[in-house]
Amino acid sequence: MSDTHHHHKCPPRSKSTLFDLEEKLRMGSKRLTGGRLKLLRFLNTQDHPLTIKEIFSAMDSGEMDLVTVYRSMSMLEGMGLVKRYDFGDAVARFELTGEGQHDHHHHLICIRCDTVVEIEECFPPDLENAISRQNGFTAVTHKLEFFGVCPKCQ
Amino acid sequence: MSDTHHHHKCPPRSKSTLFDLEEKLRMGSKRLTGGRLKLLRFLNTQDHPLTIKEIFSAMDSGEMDLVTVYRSMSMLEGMGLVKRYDFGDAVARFELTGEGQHDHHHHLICIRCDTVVEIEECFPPDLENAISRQNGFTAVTHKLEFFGVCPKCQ
DNA sequence: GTGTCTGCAAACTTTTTGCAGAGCT
DNA sequence: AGCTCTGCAAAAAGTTTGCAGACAC
Repeated sequence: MSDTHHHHKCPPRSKSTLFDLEEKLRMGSKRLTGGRLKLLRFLNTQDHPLTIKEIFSAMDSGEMDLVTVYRSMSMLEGMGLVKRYDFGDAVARFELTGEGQHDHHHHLICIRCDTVVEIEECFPPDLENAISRQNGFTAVTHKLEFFGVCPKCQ
Repeated sequence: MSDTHHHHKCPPRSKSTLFDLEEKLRMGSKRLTGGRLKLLRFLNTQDHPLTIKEIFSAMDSGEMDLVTVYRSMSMLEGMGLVKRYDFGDAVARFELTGEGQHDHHHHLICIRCDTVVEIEECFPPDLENAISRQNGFTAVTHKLEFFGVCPKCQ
């Protein structure tokens, strides 16, 4: 390891169990339909944010309507069960939210082949604090994604 | 100033002169049409990224076609004269590129009223270097935007 | 004059909405 | 039963493309 500097790094996130997810759904007084269950099961196996179409395609042979995927993802996002990401190509991507407060992470995306690497590092929080304070903003968050050329595409 | 930590801060960027822009256009063997000139003049007066529609509206009474604005912005982006930003709402925003290498900056956006503040601070470059090295990626860049609630909206 | 640019129309993509029937609890 | 969810159709919003005429050089 040639890294002498250690950046702010969250502990590895753990996926929610499907049970947790179902529990949360019920708590939100949402119904646990067959489609949503299948959707959650699938998302639970994925490591990277997926587009609506990718999720739709994974629901074998169009068993679920595209519109339903859109609606489901919006609902899950509203409940905080999934997080929406923008990779700059005007297509929304969704990823199951990890457990607890340790879900915050970013991505490194290859601009040639779209390979995605999950990045745990982030900049130290005092940068955000300073920006918040200096501008009088509250509840400041950030979106941060990295882009580059992966080893295979170089 | 209660800020004891000083973050990586680029010198204030300076706008290109219109002359420079026209020069670059010519260098790219692009034609300097009336529409493009008006577009560049307008962008040169703006401080924040604007959507295509906002730019279109600013071209008095639809003198320029919406499609032409799209095409012009793509062309200017390709030439590096404007930069495209995503504020997470699936609408592209464009801003005239500043001079030299000091154009890199980010934004702080109010999630209530969409007010935009230009942010010069950024995290220290060693974070990006580490991420690049650890994953074998080259030419790594990043997109970073901050979101919060502005003083007026609190 | 020649090659590029522009406007108009149309297509395309992503996402949202309305409504009646089906499904969950 | 009661309320939610789903599929289908349609619409909305953002963006891209094709082509003939207009314009810059």
